[in-house]
Amino acid sequence: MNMELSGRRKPTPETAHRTPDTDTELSPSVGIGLNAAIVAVAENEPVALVVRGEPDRIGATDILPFGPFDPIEHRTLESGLRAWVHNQTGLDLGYAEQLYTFADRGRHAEPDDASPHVVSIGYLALTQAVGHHGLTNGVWRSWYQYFPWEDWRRGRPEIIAHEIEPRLKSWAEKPSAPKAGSSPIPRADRVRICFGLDGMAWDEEKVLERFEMLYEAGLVDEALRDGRSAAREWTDRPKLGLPMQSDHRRILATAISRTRSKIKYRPVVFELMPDEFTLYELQKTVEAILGPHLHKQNFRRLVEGAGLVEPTGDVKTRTGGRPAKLFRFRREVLLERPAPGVRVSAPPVRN
Amino acid sequence: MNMELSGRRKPTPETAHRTPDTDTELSPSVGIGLNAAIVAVAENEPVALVVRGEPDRIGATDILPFGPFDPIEHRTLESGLRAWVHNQTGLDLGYAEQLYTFADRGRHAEPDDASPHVVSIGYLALTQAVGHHGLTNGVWRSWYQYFPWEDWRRGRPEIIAHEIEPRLKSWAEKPSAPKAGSSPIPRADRVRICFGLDGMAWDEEKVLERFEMLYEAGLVDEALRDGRSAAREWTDRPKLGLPMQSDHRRILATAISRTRSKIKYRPVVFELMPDEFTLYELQKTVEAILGPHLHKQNFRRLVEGAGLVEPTGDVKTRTGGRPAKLFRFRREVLLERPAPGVRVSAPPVRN
DNA sequence: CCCGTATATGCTCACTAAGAGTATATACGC
DNA sequence: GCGTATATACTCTTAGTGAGCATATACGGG
Repeated sequence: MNMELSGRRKPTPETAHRTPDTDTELSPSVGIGLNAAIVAVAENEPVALVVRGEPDRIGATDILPFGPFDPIEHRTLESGLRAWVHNQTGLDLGYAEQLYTFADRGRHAEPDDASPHVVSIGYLALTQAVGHHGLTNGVWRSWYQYFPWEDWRRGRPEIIAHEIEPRLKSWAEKPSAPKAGSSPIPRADRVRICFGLDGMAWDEEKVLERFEMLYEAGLVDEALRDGRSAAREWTDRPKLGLPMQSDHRRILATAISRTRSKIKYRPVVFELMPDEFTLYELQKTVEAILGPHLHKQNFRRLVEGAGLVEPTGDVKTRTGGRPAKLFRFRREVLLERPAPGVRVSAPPVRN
Repeated sequence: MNMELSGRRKPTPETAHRTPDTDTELSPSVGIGLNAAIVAVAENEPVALVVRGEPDRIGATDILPFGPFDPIEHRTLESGLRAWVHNQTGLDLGYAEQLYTFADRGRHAEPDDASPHVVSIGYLALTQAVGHHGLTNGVWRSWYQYFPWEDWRRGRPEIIAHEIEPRLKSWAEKPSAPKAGSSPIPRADRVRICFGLDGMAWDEEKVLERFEMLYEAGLVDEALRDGRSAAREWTDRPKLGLPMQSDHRRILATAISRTRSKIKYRPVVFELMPDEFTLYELQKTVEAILGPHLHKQNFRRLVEGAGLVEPTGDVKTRTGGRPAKLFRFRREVLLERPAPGVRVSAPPVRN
C-alpha cells in the first residue's frame, strides 16, 4: 500500500527542499518484470529452465521465464510470477523466493528514452527436474554452461587460469574511475578476493560478484551489448559462458548465489530431491550445487546427526555395491531447529 | 534493459496459451516507492530514523524516509533512494543495501481500485547516530519501541509472556485457512518456532517472521487498519509496539532481521561505530543489535583473533576502571577473509 | 595515602564439531 | 567364487567456542 505514495498526503510538511510530487503520476512509465530462475538437479547436473527466443544482437537466445506484473490481475508478486511461469512453460512452481530487484543496468542498451524503463524482480524457484508436472515448453540447461568458471567438480576449471585470470589482472592494472567517498578497494584486490587468486580461498557463494566483475571488466557478451566501454577495449575477448538476453544471466547468477548459501541453513535441497533417495544421491546433489568438497563419511554424519533425514526402511539395490538405505526428508526437523540445513563449511584453499 | 519487456519482441513464438501483452502498456499504474530503514546505535540503543507525519486512521505517525522512483531522474534505484533521504532528512547515506520488494499487502486498506498500486522497495542503511552529517529533519527512535518483544537486553521481555504468548496460543487453536498444496506447518508449531516457546531456542534473526505472524494473527495495529478479519476478532487486542504508516514497520522488521544476520558475516558493525572505539563499546553495540548473550573475554578473543580490529595505540581513560585501549576497524581484513564478521553464535535457550 | 571497586586484559580448561583416515559389510558381475 | 565397488562404522586429531579464574590498572572515598 504505501498510502502516502498514493497521492493522499505529503510526507512531512517541514520536509526539505523537494517533496515527492505525489499529486502526479508516480514513477511514470515504469514497468515491472517478474523473472524466474527455476533450478533443479538432473543426473547430478544443476540445471535451470530457459526458454528460447530469437537471437538478440549478441546472439543470445536464452531467456528466463518472465512476464510483466499486473497489479489488477496478480494478487501478489509471487502469484504473478507463478502465473507467467505456468503460461510459458506449463510448470507449476513449488518452492519460490524473491531474490533481488534490478533496475540499474542496461540503460545504455536502449538509448531510445521513449521506451519504458523496466524494473525486474528476480525470483528463485527450486523443483525436481524429473517428475516436473506438465512441462510443455522450455529446456533444462546446466547452469555451468552460463558460468563455466563456477564448475569446480573436476577441480579448478581451466577457464580461470587460461582466460579469466590473465585478463582480469590486466584489467586490474588500469586505473578505475575514482568514486566519491571512501577509499575503494583496489581492483587487484577485488579480483583476488572474487576469484580466489594468489592463495585466497575460493568462495562458492560469490557467484554474483564474479559475474558482475566480469561484466564490469567487459569480459562477458552482455557488457558489449550494453555498450560498456570496457568491453570494446578488448582485442581478444574470449567467450566466457553462454550469454542470455536482457539481464537474465545476472538474475541466474543471483539465483545460484542464493541457492548455494541457503542450502546451508535451510533444508532446501529436498526441494530438488525425489521423495526417497540414498545419502549418496543427496551428497551428489549438494555437490552439484556447491562443488565437490564433501567427505562421504562426514556428510553422512552431518545429515543424520542434524536429523534432516530418516530411513524409509527400504534399500536401493543395483548401485554397483552394497545396497544403499533409502531415506526421506524428516519434516519434523523444521519444528526442532531454527536453521536446519546442510551445514558444510568452506573447502580449504584449492588453487 | 529487459528488452523483451519493452515491446520489441515476443518472448517465444511457441509459448503457450498466453504471452505477455507486450504491445500495450506494461503493469499499468504501478508506482515504485523507495523506502529507507536507516539504522544507527546511539548510547547503546539501536535506533532508526523516522519522520513524523499526520496521524493516519490508526494513529500512526511514523514514516520511514521514502519517495517514488523516477527512472528519468534517478540513475539507479539506490541513487534515487539516496536523493530522497537527503531531501527529506538532510542525511547523506553511507552504507546501503537493498532488502526486499513488497507489493502484496494492504490492498484491503485502499478499496478504491482507481488509486495506483504501489510496489515498495525497502533498503537498509547503516550510519553513525552521532556525527550524522547534517541531519535537518527526522528523529532517531529506538527500534525496540516498534518491536518491544525483540529487546532481550534485560532478559526475556515480559510482553512475550504477558501479551503475546497467550494470544498467539489461542490464535493457534483456531483452524487456519486450508492452503492448497503441501501440508502446512500447524499454527501452534509456527508460534513455538517463531517466538521460542516451550523450550525452543529464541532465534534473534526471525524478526520479520515474528512481525508477520503478529500481523496474521491480527495483533498489531496495522492489521486492523488493513481490515484483516483476525484483527477485528480480538476483544482485548493489546498495543504491541508503535505502529507505523503504510507497511513501513514491516520494512523495518526486515531491516532488523538483515542487520542481525549480516553483522555475523560482514564487518558492518563498523558502519555504526566511530573511527576509534574500545572493545567494550564495540561489544555493547553488537549486543544492542543482537541481544546480550556475549561473554566479554570471548568477544575480545573473537574480534581480535579474526583480525577485525587493530589498536590505535591510544587509551580511553575515565571509564570507571582500568583505561581501555582504543581500536579501529582493520580494513585489510576485507582482503584476507571471504566473510569477516562478528561470528557470535546463537545464545542458549533462555526461557 | 591506602584500599575497595570497577573495568580491562590474560590464561586455562572442557566440550563439541569437523576434517580425515582406517576398517568392515554386502551386493553385483565375470 | 572372487574381485570390485559401494555402503557403513569407528577412531583420531585439531580447531573453535563457552565459561571460569586470575591479574593489571585507574578512580574515588575514607
